[in-house]
Amino acid sequence: MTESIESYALDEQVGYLLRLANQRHASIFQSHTLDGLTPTQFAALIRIADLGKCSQNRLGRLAAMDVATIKGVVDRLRQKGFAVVEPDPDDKRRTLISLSPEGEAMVARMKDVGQQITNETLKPLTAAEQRNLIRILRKIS
Amino acid sequence: MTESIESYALDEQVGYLLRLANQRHASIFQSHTLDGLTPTQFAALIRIADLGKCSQNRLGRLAAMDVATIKGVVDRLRQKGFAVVEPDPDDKRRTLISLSPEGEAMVARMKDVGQQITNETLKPLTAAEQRNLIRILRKIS
DNA sequence: ATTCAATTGTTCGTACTATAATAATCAAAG
DNA sequence: CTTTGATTATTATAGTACGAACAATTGAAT
Repeated sequence: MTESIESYALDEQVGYLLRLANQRHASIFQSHTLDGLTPTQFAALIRIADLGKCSQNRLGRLAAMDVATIKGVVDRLRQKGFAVVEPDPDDKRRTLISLSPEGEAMVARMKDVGQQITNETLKPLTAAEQRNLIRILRKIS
Repeated sequence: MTESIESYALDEQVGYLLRLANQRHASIFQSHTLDGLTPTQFAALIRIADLGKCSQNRLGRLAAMDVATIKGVVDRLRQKGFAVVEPDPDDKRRTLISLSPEGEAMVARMKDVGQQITNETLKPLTAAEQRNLIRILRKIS
Protein backbone atom coordinates (compact mmCIF):
# COMPACT_ATOMS: atom_id res chain seq x y z
CA MET A 1 0.00 0.00 0.00
CA THR A 2 3.02 2.25 0.02
CA GLU A 3 3.98 2.04 -3.64
CA SER A 4 0.65 2.52 -5.36
CA ILE A 5 0.88 6.29 -5.52
CA GLU A 6 4.15 6.53 -7.36
CA SER A 7 3.89 3.43 -9.53
CA TYR A 8 3.04 3.75 -13.18
CA ALA A 9 3.46 0.64 -15.29
CA LEU A 10 4.31 1.88 -18.75
CA ASP A 11 4.23 -1.69 -20.04
CA GLU A 12 0.55 -2.00 -19.22
CA GLN A 13 -0.68 1.22 -20.81
CA VAL A 14 -2.75 0.86 -23.97
CA GLY A 15 -0.92 3.60 -25.77
CA TYR A 16 2.46 2.03 -25.27
CA LEU A 17 1.21 -1.45 -26.14
CA LEU A 18 -0.52 -0.18 -29.28
CA ARG A 19 2.76 1.34 -30.36
CA LEU A 20 4.58 -1.96 -29.82
CA ALA A 21 1.90 -3.95 -31.63
CA ASN A 22 2.11 -1.53 -34.53
CA GLN A 23 5.87 -1.92 -34.64
CA ARG A 24 5.60 -5.68 -34.80
CA HIS A 25 2.96 -5.58 -37.52
CA ALA A 26 4.93 -3.10 -39.60
CA SER A 27 7.98 -5.31 -39.40
CA ILE A 28 6.00 -8.39 -40.50
CA PHE A 29 4.39 -6.38 -43.28
CA GLN A 30 7.71 -5.20 -44.56
CA SER A 31 9.08 -8.75 -44.74
CA HIS A 32 6.20 -9.83 -46.98
CA THR A 33 5.66 -6.95 -49.32
CA LEU A 34 7.20 -6.23 -52.69
CA ASP A 35 8.06 -2.92 -54.34
CA GLY A 36 8.49 -1.42 -50.89
CA LEU A 37 4.76 -0.97 -50.54
CA THR A 38 3.97 0.25 -47.01
CA PRO A 39 0.91 -0.62 -44.90
CA THR A 40 -0.43 2.88 -45.48
CA GLN A 41 0.06 2.71 -49.23
CA PHE A 42 -1.54 -0.72 -49.26
CA ALA A 43 -4.59 0.55 -47.38
CA ALA A 44 -4.99 3.41 -49.82
CA LEU A 45 -4.62 1.05 -52.77
CA ILE A 46 -7.32 -1.28 -51.42
CA ARG A 47 -9.63 1.67 -50.89
CA ILE A 48 -9.18 2.90 -54.44
CA ALA A 49 -9.92 -0.61 -55.68
CA ASP A 50 -13.12 -0.71 -53.61
CA LEU A 51 -14.28 2.83 -54.38
CA GLY A 52 -13.25 3.15 -57.97
CA LYS A 53 -12.32 6.58 -59.25
CA CYS A 54 -12.66 9.17 -56.49
CA SER A 55 -11.26 12.48 -55.29
CA GLN A 56 -8.08 12.65 -53.25
CA ASN A 57 -9.66 14.07 -50.10
CA ARG A 58 -12.51 11.56 -50.19
CA LEU A 59 -10.00 8.77 -50.51
CA GLY A 60 -8.12 10.15 -47.56
CA ARG A 61 -11.23 10.29 -45.39
CA LEU A 62 -12.20 6.72 -46.22
CA ALA A 63 -8.67 5.46 -45.62
CA ALA A 64 -8.36 7.44 -42.37
CA MET A 65 -5.63 9.72 -43.62
CA ASP A 66 -5.12 13.43 -43.20
CA VAL A 67 -5.28 15.63 -46.30
CA ALA A 68 -1.55 16.21 -46.04
CA THR A 69 -0.87 12.52 -45.54
CA ILE A 70 -3.03 11.26 -48.39
CA LYS A 71 -1.34 13.70 -50.73
CA GLY A 72 2.06 12.17 -50.05
CA VAL A 73 0.69 8.65 -50.25
CA VAL A 74 -1.00 9.30 -53.59
CA ASP A 75 2.16 10.95 -54.90
CA ARG A 76 4.17 7.84 -54.07
CA LEU A 77 1.56 5.48 -55.49
CA ARG A 78 1.58 7.52 -58.68
CA GLN A 79 5.37 7.53 -58.73
CA LYS A 80 5.40 3.74 -58.41
CA GLY A 81 2.93 3.45 -61.27
CA PHE A 82 0.04 2.02 -59.22
CA ALA A 83 -2.25 5.04 -59.25
CA VAL A 84 -3.39 7.41 -61.96
CA VAL A 85 -4.37 11.02 -61.39
CA GLU A 86 -6.59 13.23 -63.55
CA PRO A 87 -8.45 16.51 -63.06
CA ASP A 88 -12.19 16.25 -62.42
CA PRO A 89 -13.96 17.89 -65.38
CA ASP A 90 -17.01 18.64 -63.20
CA ASP A 91 -15.11 20.28 -60.33
CA LYS A 92 -11.89 22.13 -60.98
CA ARG A 93 -10.83 21.78 -57.34
CA ARG A 94 -10.81 18.01 -57.46
CA THR A 95 -8.22 15.49 -58.53
CA LEU A 96 -9.57 12.06 -59.43
CA ILE A 97 -7.54 9.06 -58.33
CA SER A 98 -7.83 5.61 -59.90
CA LEU A 99 -5.83 2.40 -60.27
CA SER A 100 -3.50 1.76 -63.17
CA PRO A 101 -3.44 -1.77 -64.63
CA GLU A 102 -0.28 -2.34 -62.57
CA GLY A 103 -2.18 -1.11 -59.53
CA GLU A 104 -4.98 -3.60 -60.18
CA ALA A 105 -2.47 -6.42 -60.51
CA MET A 106 -0.76 -5.35 -57.31
CA VAL A 107 -4.06 -5.30 -55.42
CA ALA A 108 -4.86 -8.81 -56.63
CA ARG A 109 -1.48 -10.05 -55.45
CA MET A 110 -1.58 -8.15 -52.18
CA LYS A 111 -4.93 -9.55 -51.06
CA ASP A 112 -3.32 -12.95 -50.55
CA VAL A 113 -0.20 -11.50 -48.99
CA GLY A 114 -2.32 -9.27 -46.78
CA GLN A 115 -4.05 -12.31 -45.36
CA GLN A 116 -0.70 -13.95 -44.66
CA ILE A 117 0.50 -10.81 -42.91
CA THR A 118 -2.61 -10.74 -40.75
CA ASN A 119 -2.23 -14.42 -39.91
CA GLU A 120 1.40 -14.04 -38.94
CA THR A 121 0.67 -10.99 -36.83
CA LEU A 122 -2.07 -12.86 -34.97
CA LYS A 123 -0.16 -16.11 -34.71
CA PRO A 124 0.72 -15.77 -30.99
CA LEU A 125 -3.01 -15.71 -30.20
CA THR A 126 -5.65 -18.41 -29.96
CA ALA A 127 -8.52 -18.29 -32.45
CA ALA A 128 -10.80 -16.85 -29.78
CA GLU A 129 -8.26 -14.19 -28.87
CA GLN A 130 -7.86 -13.26 -32.51
CA ARG A 131 -11.58 -12.70 -32.94
CA ASN A 132 -11.67 -10.84 -29.67
CA LEU A 133 -8.85 -8.51 -30.60
CA ILE A 134 -10.43 -7.55 -33.90
CA ARG A 135 -13.78 -6.99 -32.23
CA ILE A 136 -12.32 -4.88 -29.43
CA LEU A 137 -10.09 -2.84 -31.75
CA ARG A 138 -13.12 -2.01 -33.88
CA LYS A 139 -14.81 -0.66 -30.76
CA ILE A 140 -12.00 1.77 -29.95
CA SER A 141 -11.19 2.89 -33.48
CA MET B 1 -19.21 -18.84 -52.14
CA THR B 2 -18.65 -16.59 -55.13
CA GLU B 3 -17.21 -13.61 -53.38
CA SER B 4 -14.64 -15.16 -51.07
CA ILE B 5 -11.83 -15.07 -53.59
CA GLU B 6 -11.88 -11.37 -54.37
CA SER B 7 -13.08 -9.99 -51.05
CA TYR B 8 -10.62 -8.39 -48.68
CA ALA B 9 -12.08 -6.47 -45.79
CA LEU B 10 -9.55 -3.77 -44.97
CA ASP B 11 -11.66 -2.73 -41.99
CA GLU B 12 -11.13 -6.11 -40.35
CA GLN B 13 -7.37 -6.38 -40.73
CA VAL B 14 -5.32 -6.04 -37.55
CA GLY B 15 -2.80 -3.74 -39.16
CA TYR B 16 -5.40 -1.24 -40.27
CA LEU B 17 -7.25 -1.40 -36.96
CA LEU B 18 -4.05 -0.94 -34.99
CA ARG B 19 -3.34 2.16 -37.03
CA LEU B 20 -6.80 3.56 -36.27
CA ALA B 21 -6.55 2.73 -32.57
CA ASN B 22 -3.20 4.45 -32.44
CA GLN B 23 -4.65 7.52 -34.13
CA ARG B 24 -7.43 7.74 -31.60
CA HIS B 25 -5.09 7.30 -28.66
CA ALA B 26 -2.66 9.90 -30.00
CA SER B 27 -5.49 12.37 -30.37
CA ILE B 28 -6.70 11.75 -26.80
CA PHE B 29 -3.14 12.03 -25.53
CA GLN B 30 -2.62 15.31 -27.26
CA SER B 31 -5.75 16.80 -25.71
CA HIS B 32 -4.50 16.02 -22.19
CA THR B 33 -0.82 16.79 -22.30
CA LEU B 34 1.02 19.99 -21.57
CA ASP B 35 4.19 21.39 -23.09
CA GLY B 36 3.42 19.48 -26.28
CA LEU B 37 4.80 16.29 -24.77
CA THR B 38 4.15 13.40 -27.19
CA PRO B 39 3.33 9.78 -26.26
CA THR B 40 6.81 8.77 -27.37
CA GLN B 41 8.51 11.48 -25.33
CA PHE B 42 6.36 10.55 -22.36
CA ALA B 43 7.35 6.89 -22.63
CA ALA B 44 11.01 7.82 -22.76
CA LEU B 45 10.60 10.13 -19.77
CA ILE B 46 8.95 7.40 -17.69
CA ARG B 47 11.73 5.00 -18.58
CA ILE B 48 14.42 7.43 -17.52
CA ALA B 49 12.58 7.91 -14.24
CA ASP B 50 12.47 4.14 -13.69
CA LEU B 51 16.02 3.41 -14.80
CA GLY B 52 17.83 6.39 -13.46
CA LYS B 53 20.86 7.62 -15.33
CA CYS B 54 21.55 5.40 -18.35
CA SER B 55 23.03 5.46 -21.82
CA GLN B 56 21.04 6.69 -24.80
CA ASN B 57 21.00 3.38 -26.66
CA ARG B 58 20.01 1.42 -23.57
CA LEU B 59 17.18 3.85 -22.98
CA GLY B 60 16.10 3.37 -26.55
CA ARG B 61 16.08 -0.41 -26.25
CA LEU B 62 14.04 -0.35 -23.05
CA ALA B 63 11.58 2.16 -24.50
CA ALA B 64 11.31 0.23 -27.77
CA MET B 65 12.84 2.95 -29.90
CA ASP B 66 15.31 2.75 -32.70
CA VAL B 67 18.76 4.33 -32.19
CA ALA B 68 17.85 7.06 -34.64
CA THR B 69 14.46 7.59 -33.01
CA ILE B 70 15.71 7.78 -29.44
CA LYS B 71 18.31 10.31 -30.46
CA GLY B 72 15.67 12.69 -31.74
CA VAL B 73 13.45 12.08 -28.72
CA VAL B 74 16.29 12.75 -26.27
CA ASP B 75 17.26 15.88 -28.21
CA ARG B 76 13.73 17.23 -27.83
CA LEU B 77 13.48 16.28 -24.16
CA ARG B 78 16.77 18.07 -23.57
CA GLN B 79 15.56 21.06 -25.56
CA LYS B 80 12.42 21.23 -23.41
CA GLY B 81 14.51 21.07 -20.27
CA PHE B 82 13.25 17.68 -19.05
CA ALA B 83 16.39 15.64 -19.70
CA VAL B 84 20.04 16.19 -18.98
CA VAL B 85 22.87 14.78 -21.03
CA GLU B 86 26.47 14.15 -19.98
CA PRO B 87 29.37 12.10 -21.30
CA ASP B 88 30.04 8.81 -19.53
CA PRO B 89 33.50 9.11 -17.88
CA ASP B 90 33.90 5.32 -17.97
CA ASP B 91 33.05 4.86 -21.66
CA LYS B 92 33.74 7.61 -24.14
CA ARG B 93 31.22 6.17 -26.60
CA ARG B 94 28.32 6.63 -24.23
CA THR B 95 26.10 9.57 -23.42
CA LEU B 96 24.34 9.37 -20.07
CA ILE B 97 20.76 10.58 -19.90
CA SER B 98 18.99 11.62 -16.71
CA LEU B 99 16.02 13.69 -15.58
CA SER B 100 16.30 17.36 -14.70
CA PRO B 101 14.28 18.60 -11.71
CA GLU B 102 11.72 19.87 -14.25
CA GLY B 103 11.70 16.39 -15.78
CA GLU B 104 11.00 14.83 -12.38
CA ALA B 105 8.15 17.24 -11.78
CA MET B 106 6.74 16.51 -15.21
CA VAL B 107 6.85 12.76 -14.61
CA ALA B 108 5.00 13.18 -11.33
CA ARG B 109 2.31 15.23 -13.03
CA MET B 110 2.10 12.96 -16.06
CA LYS B 111 1.50 9.78 -14.09
CA ASP B 112 -1.95 11.02 -13.15
CA VAL B 113 -2.65 12.37 -16.59
CA GLY B 114 -1.39 9.15 -18.16
CA GLN B 115 -3.97 7.19 -16.22
CA GLN B 116 -6.71 9.55 -17.39
CA ILE B 117 -5.56 9.14 -20.97
CA THR B 118 -5.63 5.37 -20.64
CA ASN B 119 -9.08 5.47 -19.09
CA GLU B 120 -10.49 7.69 -21.80
CA THR B 121 -8.95 5.55 -24.53
CA LEU B 122 -10.52 2.43 -23.04
CA LYS B 123 -13.84 4.07 -22.21
CA PRO B 124 -15.83 2.45 -25.08
CA LEU B 125 -14.97 -0.98 -23.61
CA THR B 126 -16.38 -2.96 -20.70
CA ALA B 127 -14.05 -3.69 -17.80
CA ALA B 128 -13.59 -7.26 -19.05
CA GLU B 129 -12.80 -6.06 -22.55
CA GLN B 130 -10.27 -3.59 -21.19
CA ARG B 131 -8.40 -6.31 -19.31
CA ASN B 132 -8.63 -8.55 -22.34
CA LEU B 133 -7.23 -5.96 -24.70
CA ILE B 134 -4.22 -5.28 -22.51
CA ARG B 135 -3.57 -8.99 -22.06
CA ILE B 136 -3.85 -9.72 -25.79
CA LEU B 137 -1.75 -6.73 -26.83
CA ARG B 138 0.99 -7.90 -24.49
CA LYS B 139 0.96 -11.25 -26.26
CA ILE B 140 1.53 -9.75 -29.70
CA SER B 141 4.00 -7.05 -28.73
C1' DA C 1 -25.14 39.14 -59.14
C1' DT C 2 -22.58 39.30 -55.22
C1' DT C 3 -21.32 37.78 -50.93
C1' DC C 4 -20.41 34.00 -47.80
C1' DA C 5 -19.29 29.62 -46.19
C1' DA C 6 -17.57 25.24 -47.23
C1' DT C 7 -14.61 22.15 -49.81
C1' DT C 8 -10.44 20.85 -52.20
C1' DG C 9 -5.84 20.47 -52.72
C1' DT C 10 -1.13 22.38 -51.58
C1' DT C 11 2.65 23.73 -48.65
C1' DC C 12 5.18 24.34 -44.29
C1' DG C 13 6.73 22.93 -39.88
C1' DT C 14 7.29 19.43 -36.49
C1' DA C 15 7.58 14.79 -34.88
C1' DC C 16 7.99 9.73 -35.06
C1' DT C 17 9.84 5.47 -37.38
C1' DA C 18 13.14 2.50 -39.56
C1' DT C 19 17.30 1.19 -42.42
C1' DA C 20 21.77 1.85 -43.77
C1' DA C 21 26.20 3.81 -43.51
C1' DT C 22 29.89 5.86 -40.78
C1' DA C 23 33.25 6.85 -37.01
C1' DA C 24 34.84 6.32 -32.39
C1' DT C 25 35.54 3.43 -28.68
C1' DC C 26 35.83 -0.73 -26.06
C1' DA C 27 36.69 -5.60 -24.82
C1' DA C 28 38.51 -9.81 -25.65
C1' DA C 29 41.31 -13.12 -28.02
C1' DG C 30 45.29 -14.23 -30.37
C1' DC D 1 50.04 -5.56 -28.16
C1' DT D 2 47.44 -5.81 -31.94
C1' DT D 3 43.70 -7.47 -34.46
C1' DT D 4 38.95 -8.50 -34.38
C1' DG D 5 34.28 -7.96 -33.30
C1' DA D 6 30.80 -5.61 -30.83
C1' DT D 7 28.75 -1.43 -29.05
C1' DT D 8 27.64 3.45 -29.15
C1' DA D 9 26.26 7.43 -31.18
C1' DT D 10 25.54 10.23 -35.42
C1' DT D 11 23.93 11.19 -40.02
C1' DA D 12 21.25 10.60 -44.32
C1' DT D 13 17.16 9.09 -46.65
C1' DA D 14 12.40 7.89 -46.90
C1' DG D 15 7.79 7.40 -45.20
C1' DT D 16 3.88 8.35 -41.99
C1' DA D 17 1.18 11.74 -39.41
C1' DC D 18 -0.99 16.05 -38.07
C1' DG D 19 -2.02 21.09 -37.44
C1' DA D 20 -2.10 25.34 -39.60
C1' DA D 21 -2.24 28.44 -43.19
C1' DC D 22 -3.30 29.37 -48.03
C1' DA D 23 -5.52 29.96 -52.82
C1' DA D 24 -8.88 28.36 -55.95
C1' DT D 25 -13.32 26.85 -56.62
C1' DT D 26 -18.01 25.68 -55.62
C1' DG D 27 -22.75 26.17 -54.01
C1' DA D 28 -26.10 28.52 -51.59
C1' DA D 29 -28.21 32.50 -49.54
C1' DT D 30 -29.19 37.12 -49.89
